[in-house]
Amino acid sequence: MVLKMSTLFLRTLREDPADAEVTSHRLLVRAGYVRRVAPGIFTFLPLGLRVLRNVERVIREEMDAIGGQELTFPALLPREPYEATGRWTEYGDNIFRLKDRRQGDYLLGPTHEEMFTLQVKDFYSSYKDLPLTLYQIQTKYRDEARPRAGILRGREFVMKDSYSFDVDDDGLRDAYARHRVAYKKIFDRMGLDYVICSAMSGAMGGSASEEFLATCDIGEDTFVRCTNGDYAANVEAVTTPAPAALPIEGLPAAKVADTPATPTIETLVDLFNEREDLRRDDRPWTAADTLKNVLLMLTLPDGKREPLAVGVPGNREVDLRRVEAQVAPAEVAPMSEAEFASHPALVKGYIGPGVLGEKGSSGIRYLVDPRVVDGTSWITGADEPGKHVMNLVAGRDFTPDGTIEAVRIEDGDVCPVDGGALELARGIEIGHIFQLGRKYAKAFDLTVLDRNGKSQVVTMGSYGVGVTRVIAVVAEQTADERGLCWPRELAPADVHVVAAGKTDEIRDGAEKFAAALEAAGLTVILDDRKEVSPGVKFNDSELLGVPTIVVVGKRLADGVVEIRDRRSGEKEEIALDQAVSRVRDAVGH
RNA sequence: CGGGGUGUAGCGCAGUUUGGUAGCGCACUCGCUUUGGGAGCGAGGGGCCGUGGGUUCAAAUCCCGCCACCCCGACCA
Repeated sequence: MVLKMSTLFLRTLREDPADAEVTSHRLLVRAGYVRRVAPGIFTFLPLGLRVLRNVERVIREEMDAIGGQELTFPALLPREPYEATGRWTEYGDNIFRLKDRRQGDYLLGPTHEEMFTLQVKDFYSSYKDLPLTLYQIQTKYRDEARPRAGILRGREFVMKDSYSFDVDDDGLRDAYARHRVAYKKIFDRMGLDYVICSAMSGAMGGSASEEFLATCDIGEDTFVRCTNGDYAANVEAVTTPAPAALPIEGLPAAKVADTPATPTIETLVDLFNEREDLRRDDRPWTAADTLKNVLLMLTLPDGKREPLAVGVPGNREVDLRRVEAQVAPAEVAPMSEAEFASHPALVKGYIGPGVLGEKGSSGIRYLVDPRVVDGTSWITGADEPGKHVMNLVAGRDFTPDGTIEAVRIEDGDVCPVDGGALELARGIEIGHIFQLGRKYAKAFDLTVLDRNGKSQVVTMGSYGVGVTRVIAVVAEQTADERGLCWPRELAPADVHVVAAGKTDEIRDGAEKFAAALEAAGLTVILDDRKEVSPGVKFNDSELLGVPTIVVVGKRLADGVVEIRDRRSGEKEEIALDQAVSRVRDAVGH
């Protein structure tokens, strides 16, 4: 196939569009791959569509390779299935809802667990039918509060979603493992730089869950990785290794001290270091020696509210999103003034473990950071105005109701796998694999008879790849100052032939050469524009980002063309009669 | 939802302070010249100045309201 630039529906922009901030968005618009229609809604122009089809092709090949069967559900869906799982309301404003002429409720599908589950239920009722993996590559709709960065986060976007169906947990684990391998192949073929992160399954109610995060500074997700190992995890999912418990015998007794005018941890620590009766001989007190107790309010799905106290070392912040991930599906907010006032045992600024815990006078559930093990001593509130207590020992003077991962993760935190240092990094979620379990199967009563004739609820996995998002991420990771720079698997063409010069000889030569490449099975963009100077064509070829560029120009008279590698910029002059096979080698076909 | 910003030709922008016939660059059309890194000259076409109201002899410009969009944050199975 030869795409002639003289007639191709394309217009490149010399200047950056004003509304595009990030590289991929800027370049995809400038190079004429996409155009914005409404916030988070984009048109894919001919070149953009070719890239989109290539992404889909790679995904299809790898999904088919693990036995996935493709189908397509409508995007326009009735309300009822989503009512059955509670997501009609749960999704809130993020769902596009509409009414038909008879006032019936419909929605534009944000995801399709319900539909897949119902379809399988329609056909299958025996264990002999399983395992099964179905997938679709389809347009999804989510009314995001804030679409961002062009096609990176749209309200209409293309997603590959697949679902596995098994009778038992072993089957699910197997389907999950096969998807994991397929996803690695998909992203490797696209040349993406990514990490696989442990993730929280959260409100979805499943068990194992991993995210494929493309590493990228403009990423919206924060994750941690170990500086000397393979460990990577979403911040919500990081686990803190608990130190071993310390012996309690011989530790000094708890002692209450007057600590006026200590509104912050810092002033408290300073006071303890200044006062002779509180000072520690071997080394000064630090914020890490204090135990900060933060009061939160949980809202359960049924609307009930429940207080929760979280104890963390005073040098650490509480990360509400991490807390929320662990108390899911409850929602978390700081305790309000009014709620505070309704618990007389709580003395603001001086809350200590003394009143906390289900057996404490407040009755509030008390969970502590894993670092607060038995035998550790703390400076903390004495539950009286103006007083703190020191040498308060966990396991002797107080016993929390359990532990919770609540602190904000920081650079240098300890890796739970090999004890190395963790570092924070930014990423973009391009894939997610997830052992869903039986939530949806239960909601729709999707059961099969096992070999004993007994009814079993099917267990499911759910696996997604953000197809249009991947395009943005690849563009982002591969672009340079001159423009886009596609990997071969995704490029809109195999070769970009530039006719550099307007003589008939050069244009005819370029056209013949393009035809020869086409005959060799390659897709060619041919810049045959007449009134356009060579400089413009060179710049456009670099902006469009096809990996191999061939210049047919003034050296054609000597039977020579120039082959350029878009990424490295290397140029090579080569005899015309060898050029086709040389290009085929470069392209790898 | 909170904070900041912007709406003027297909794109990028000036003009708004101080009201007086709507401009520049790119792109587009025609002609001549030019042709290996975003060519030159000449002649053209294209605008409800986001929108509604107000002030005024006169509004892109001043006043009041609304809308849209962009960026940051909150949110994001």
